[in-house]
Amino acid sequence: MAQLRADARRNRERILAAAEEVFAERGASASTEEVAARAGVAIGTVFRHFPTKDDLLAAIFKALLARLVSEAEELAGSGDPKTALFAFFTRVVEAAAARRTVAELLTGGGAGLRLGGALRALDEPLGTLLRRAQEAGAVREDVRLEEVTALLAAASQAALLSGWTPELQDRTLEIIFRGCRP
Amino acid sequence: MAQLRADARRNRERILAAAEEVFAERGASASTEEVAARAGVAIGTVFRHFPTKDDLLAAIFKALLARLVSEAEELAGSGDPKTALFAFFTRVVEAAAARRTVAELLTGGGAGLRLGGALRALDEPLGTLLRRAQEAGAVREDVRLEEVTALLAAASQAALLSGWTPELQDRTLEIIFRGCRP
DNA sequence: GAACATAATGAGTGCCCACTCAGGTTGTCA
DNA sequence: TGACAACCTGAGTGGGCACTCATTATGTTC
Repeated sequence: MAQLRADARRNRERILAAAEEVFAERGASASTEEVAARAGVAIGTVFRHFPTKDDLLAAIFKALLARLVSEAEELAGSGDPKTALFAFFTRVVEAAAARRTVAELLTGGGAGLRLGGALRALDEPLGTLLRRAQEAGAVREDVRLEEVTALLAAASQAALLSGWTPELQDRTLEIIFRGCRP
Repeated sequence: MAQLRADARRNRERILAAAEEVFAERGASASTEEVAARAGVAIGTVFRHFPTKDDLLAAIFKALLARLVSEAEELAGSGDPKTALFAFFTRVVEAAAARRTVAELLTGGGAGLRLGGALRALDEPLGTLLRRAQEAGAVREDVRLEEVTALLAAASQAALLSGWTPELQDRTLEIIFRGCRP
């Protein structure tokens, strides 16, 4: 699979972009046909590039996860330790409000578990964020990574609720953050 | 629909019991066939009693909601105002860990919205629980019902996570409760 | 216990959706 | 530009599932 033909490469990109949108809007249960339609491509083409719907989903989830991980790493490196963890938390929930895929990723791939522990990639940078916050005295010592990830997944799901607004988000996250502080 | 025949009444009960179990285990997306099989009844019988799968789901959700409402009312009447809200919260999350239907109910009926605002039935007793807790000084004045329901739905979803244990539940809920206290 | 309404049965229908493949199209390379 | 592999197309296949209905069975009533 060295060099793709030009049209093949172009179609592959279109399919990924379309899948990104469709799954963000409708969730992982959206049909492959809808992805093909939005990409302006026949179904067979989608399956040529991604033999299985799960392969396509995995590609989307993997890219999404990579984005979250790099955002966390960035904040862990350059952000204020006192606020970086909460800033990351807020960003993730905001992303979840915009795309169903975020919550589905964080809760283990929606229906089936198509990502074998890949989620653990978040543990390292998130752990760093947590440790720095604790060292800076911004978070209680007895808060563990496990609780943070659970709350992150929970809040991301909540962001999909029908009455969710930026204001409600602020108020809800503030409760969670307050509970984490010493 | 005055008087059902004896066998019809019996089957109806069996179907409801089976549906309760099946949807609790597999979620609302479980098939009607599985419900029929577990009830020891033919599919046609299920559809005779509940013309639509949504009708069956609605019956299950309605019963579940009624249970939650009455539990909330009970605690609002007899419980210690300082702890009743958190006790109810804990019970709901525990129930959610045992049955997928709880989280699906709280997040608006899983996929489709088969319950038209019926969820609001929880608002009144939950609001009472909240007000009493605030009057007793156990919860900050600026916490609103909206945030409580959002957190309740969120925590119930989290209870479905793969790594969820009673211990993690305690620690996670404690963070939320701490964030609610003055 | 005969007669009838009510109920149960389960093979069948139609729809959606993931996935296939024979045949047509297009990029690429000499 | 010709020739071929790589690629695209979209009707078709199969499986799952909600829902139907003609037939058979059973509770009820007199």
